[in-house]
Amino acid sequence: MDEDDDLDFLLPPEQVIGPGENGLKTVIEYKFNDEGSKVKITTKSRVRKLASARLNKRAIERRSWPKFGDAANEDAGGRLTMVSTEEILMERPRAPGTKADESKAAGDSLSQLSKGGAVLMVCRTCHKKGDHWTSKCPYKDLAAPADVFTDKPPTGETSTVSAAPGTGKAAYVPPSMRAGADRSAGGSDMRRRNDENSVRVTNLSEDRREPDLMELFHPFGAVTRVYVAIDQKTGVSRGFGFVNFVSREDAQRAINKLNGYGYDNLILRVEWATPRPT
DNA sequence: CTTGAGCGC
Repeated sequence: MDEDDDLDFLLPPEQVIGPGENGLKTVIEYKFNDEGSKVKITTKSRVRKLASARLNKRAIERRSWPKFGDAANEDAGGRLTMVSTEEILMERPRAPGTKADESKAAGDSLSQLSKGGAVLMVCRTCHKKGDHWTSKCPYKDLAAPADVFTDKPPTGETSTVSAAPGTGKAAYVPPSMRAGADRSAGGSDMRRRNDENSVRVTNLSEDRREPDLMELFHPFGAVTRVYVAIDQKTGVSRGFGFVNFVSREDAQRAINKLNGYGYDNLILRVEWATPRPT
């Protein structure tokens, strides 16, 4: 390579015109000749038929349009795209310590995540994938899903004394009596504490709290508890937590799907938790 | 960097 190359930045940018409908492409470039003076080199060429044949008629037609907008004031090869040195501060999904709208903000960022191609939005009511969460299901009021019992029973029917006669209609049905409840655990034997189905979640963003974990894990099955470890002094999350499932199978599916999942630009670790020593 | 809080009569 010549040492003259150093000065090439002084030259006007290369211009490419066409190819238009006729298939002609014109390239105008500038170089320094041996005497060091600037020369203009125009190269005309015919674009291969094959390449233009792939474009539809409208696209080819657009090529003959005159430049408009900002491009009209620029050279054909001019830079309409530029690198900005401006400092852009990344906005957190939610500022730490913000209490209002926690679950709403979590839901928004979740739906954004799933729009980005994640496959984990599986509605428990209608089993549609990638469309909505269970809480947003359009069918959620039409028919109650048989295989889910909510960890927060509907208010009014929750209290043990609420079975007052005369209130009529729907009597409270305990989870164990609901249709489809707890089939996997077997009838009598496995009545031990569900604490065994405990999943440890690490590498959480410090902005994430229990409601976020609930929304993230609930699609996999009934969740009995979510917990996020909080530093008692500062009040900020320590970046890990636990999610307990009724069914071990659901927990395993959550682990399979969510371990390594990108969440708040961190890679989640989701594994079986070792039982806490009491 | 990363495995949880409280317990009183």
